[in-house]
This record gives sequence, structure tokens and C-alpha cells, in this order.
Amino acid sequence: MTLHVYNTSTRQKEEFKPLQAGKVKMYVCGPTVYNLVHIGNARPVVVFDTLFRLLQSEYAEVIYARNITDIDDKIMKAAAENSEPISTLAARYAREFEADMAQLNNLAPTIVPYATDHLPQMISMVQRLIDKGHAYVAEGHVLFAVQSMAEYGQLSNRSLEDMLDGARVEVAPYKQYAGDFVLWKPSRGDEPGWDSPWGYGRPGWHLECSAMIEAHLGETIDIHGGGRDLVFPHHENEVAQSCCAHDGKEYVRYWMHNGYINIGGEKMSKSLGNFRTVRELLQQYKGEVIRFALLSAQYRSELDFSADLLNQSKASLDSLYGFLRDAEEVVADPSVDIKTQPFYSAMLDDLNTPIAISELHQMAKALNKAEAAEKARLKGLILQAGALLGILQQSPEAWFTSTAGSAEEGISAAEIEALIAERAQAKLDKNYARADEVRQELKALGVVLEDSREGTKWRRE
RNA sequence: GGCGCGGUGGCAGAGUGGUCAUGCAGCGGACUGCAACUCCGUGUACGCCGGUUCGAUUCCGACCCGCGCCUCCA
Repeated sequence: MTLHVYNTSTRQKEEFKPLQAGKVKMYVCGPTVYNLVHIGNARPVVVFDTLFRLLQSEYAEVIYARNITDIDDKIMKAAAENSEPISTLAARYAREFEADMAQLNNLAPTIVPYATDHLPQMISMVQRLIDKGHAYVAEGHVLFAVQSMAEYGQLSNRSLEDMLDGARVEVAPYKQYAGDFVLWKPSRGDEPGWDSPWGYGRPGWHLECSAMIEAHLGETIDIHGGGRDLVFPHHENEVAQSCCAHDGKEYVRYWMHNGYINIGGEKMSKSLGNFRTVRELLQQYKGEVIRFALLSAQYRSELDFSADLLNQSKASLDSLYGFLRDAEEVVADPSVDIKTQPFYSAMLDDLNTPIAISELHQMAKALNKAEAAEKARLKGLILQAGALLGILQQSPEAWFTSTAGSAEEGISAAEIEALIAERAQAKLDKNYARADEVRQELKALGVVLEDSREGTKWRRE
């Protein structure tokens, strides 16, 4: 079994083969940093982080770049409202983004390029596009002439005529053709900008990714990922810029796009205002629960985000950690290889995480029933599987005794232990009324007691 | 108008031309001082109508419904 991924460009599942054997280059579109990110922004991060983990287990070298867009009109608007420089605002929200993503157990990418660090590269690309006849200057703008590229529209599978039929924006008068898009636009003196051969201005949205990929990963990369909504226009335009700047050389070999997060059956988006920020969810749920919820559906399908989904995710993790807790003294066998298991086949099949999770549950159940030697093997496999998904990496003890968010923990661990000790004595005294009372008291505080031969364990709900 | 997704049991969510997804929840039982955990058992699920087939949730066609994209968006 080898890795197969669904390629948006060819609209089918294909066997993945990196351009250079043993080396993979992946780029994923990161956030525009002008506010806290919502759960929809987190999905591609978790999905491609999971792919990053899988790729690292398959290939010797994986270069994963995830950008930060820190120049954009929305950032300018937010900064103006706060009367602060865009760099301050962008840096702040970039930090918040990284903090949220770390909470969801996302690994740091290999490279995190910032748009504003790549103005020379962007300007260079625009100049080349003009020189090659794919772009033109008009009223301080530089526009990409989509008609100069025969294959324009291939990625998103649409023709120029079809696109313009449904156009819902008025066409700027300086455009030679309605479908042309901006590479460079002029800034007023009080707006952020950079000097360029076409005057003081700033880059168009799509330019940065093309320029940063060229700068850090080269002309052709293996995987480019992002949300479905980026297929058009963002990625279509990236293809146009990069292919034309590189004389038609292939830009991306496998395009991967994740489905939307819905709320009540409707796409969640910043513009609709029906979004939940990751920060807000983290107050109520552990990052690992949120990550599990995001992986509970295959990445290309839509996923309705609800309290039910999160509660079920927590219950599933409780169950998995419960088995691990019961096997706490078992030393995981380091010689086992998850690659031999159905779990891994599911991951290789276009990241079929629901099947993978199902296999994880099966392994955990088997662990619970297995003989000693088998337990060591299964625990090793489960931990490797968890590492690929970015879950089950903390101690069961920590999992069960911690709470979500920065909210008050309520009763402290020491107080809980004291009550448990009191209850143990009450039980010895056959004072079951008091014992049950303690159980009830703690239950009311969200602490559940579990008696066993070895003593009493507790967990926070 | 163009392009494209999807409708699976209470919920989430895979998958397949012919016994079982899986998880969560529920129910019955075992275990437990009580409980939780765990274990055992437990569900006439595949939008509608036709067609192909020995057999269709799965293939084909029509229909209904929901959703998305067509230059803000992950």
C-alpha cells in the first residue's frame, strides 16, 4: 500500500509520488492575521498537520511551509480601527494563531514565511510576468491578463465565459478583460506600501504564495493544500502566476483541498458571521478534543460543528485514554511498526481518518483483553497510531485530571485527594452513607470517582 | 446560467453488488456496598421512483431535497 491522495486538479485519487525520491515539498495556505481564527481556519491546519506526520513516516525529508498573510486590506481596516500599525496588529494575531494551533497539537511547520518579508520576490515575479507578456500596467495597478494563459481555469474546472456569466462584482474600468486579477495595487500615502517599478503600492492577494513558494520550495512543489474555497480564485490565480513566470513549468503536482466546516448545515465563514473561534472553543473543550472532532470526518467532506460532535469526541477520547490508563504499567514494545496495520492503510488512503480511528478503537479494545506480551505490542501500536493522528500523547493521568481552557479548576487535586482519603476511611468504617455523600459532593464539582482493587481513581468530567 | 458536492440507524461517520463498519448515546445482563470503568448481549440504516441483475444501500436513468463555488473567505 502506498499513499494515495485525491488531486483536485485531476479530480481523482492518485498514487502519490514525490518529484524527488525521498523528499516531499508541501505548502499550505495559512491565515490572514487580522483577528482570532475560527474553527474553519483550524481544519486545514489539523488536516495537513496530520498529512505532515504521515509524510514524515514515509519519506526521509519533508519540507512543510505554512504562510502567514500579514498584508491585506482587512488587516489594514482592522489596524486603522485600532489606530495601530498593521505590523503590530498582524504580529499579535499571528502569535495568537500559533498559540491556538499549538493547543490543537499541531506541529510547527518547517518554514513559516511571512508575506511582508518577501516584497522583493513578489516584485520580481510581477516584473517577469510583465516582461513575458502575461501582465500589464494600468492606472498604477499591475494586472494579470488571464487570456494570455490558455489553461486558465483548469484547476477549478471552469471556462472564462462561465466565470463571467455568474460574476457578481463590477468590473474595474482599468481592466482589459473582466477576469483579469490584480498583482499589484497602488497605496495612498497613508496606507501601507512598498516602492516598486509601478509606484508605491502593495501586492495582490494571490501573489505572496507564488513568490514564497518560489523562494523557499522552488518552481515545482509536490503538495499544495488549503480549504475548498481557495480553489477559485486564489489557487487558480497562483497557478497562472507561477506557471507563466516559469514558462509553463508545472507548479503543483497534487492539489489537496479540505471541505468546509458548517454550523447548522451552513458554511461557516467570517463574512456570514456564524463562526466560532478556536479560542472560544478552547475555553470549553481541550484542544485534543477539538482536534479529534476535526479528524472524525474524512477531510474532503463537510463537517457540521456542534456541541454534540465535541461531546462525542470527548467521550471517544475518554474511552481510549481509559484503556491506556488501565495499561499504564505495560511497557510499550518499541519494536512494533504501525505500518503493518490496517490503521496505517486507512491513513494512506487519502487520509481516511474515520477508518483509522475505528481501527484505533479496535486496537484499544484488544489491548484491554490481551495477555501480557500482547499488551506490550498493542500499546506500542496504539501510541504510534496516536502520534500519527496527533492524539493520545499525554499521560492518561494528565488527561483525566486536567480541565479545558483557562477556566477555574474549581476544587484542587489536593482537596480531591483529601476527600478520597476521608471516603476510604468511611468505607473501612462501613459508613457508606458518608462515602456516598463524598461521591455526590465531588460529582457536583465535576469529579467522578472510580473504585477499584488498587484504590480510588478520579477524573474531571 | 455554468461548474461541483452530498442525502446511511437517535447522533457522528466509513464502506460495499450477496454474513459484521466503527464510535457516542440507548436498552438488557455480569461485575460493584453504591457508582463509574470494563465485559457480554442488543437495532427491519442506506432520500424517492424506475432499470440492469439470481440479488442494489452499492451500477444506470429520472426525480425530490440540501449545500458550495463562479474574484472577501480555510
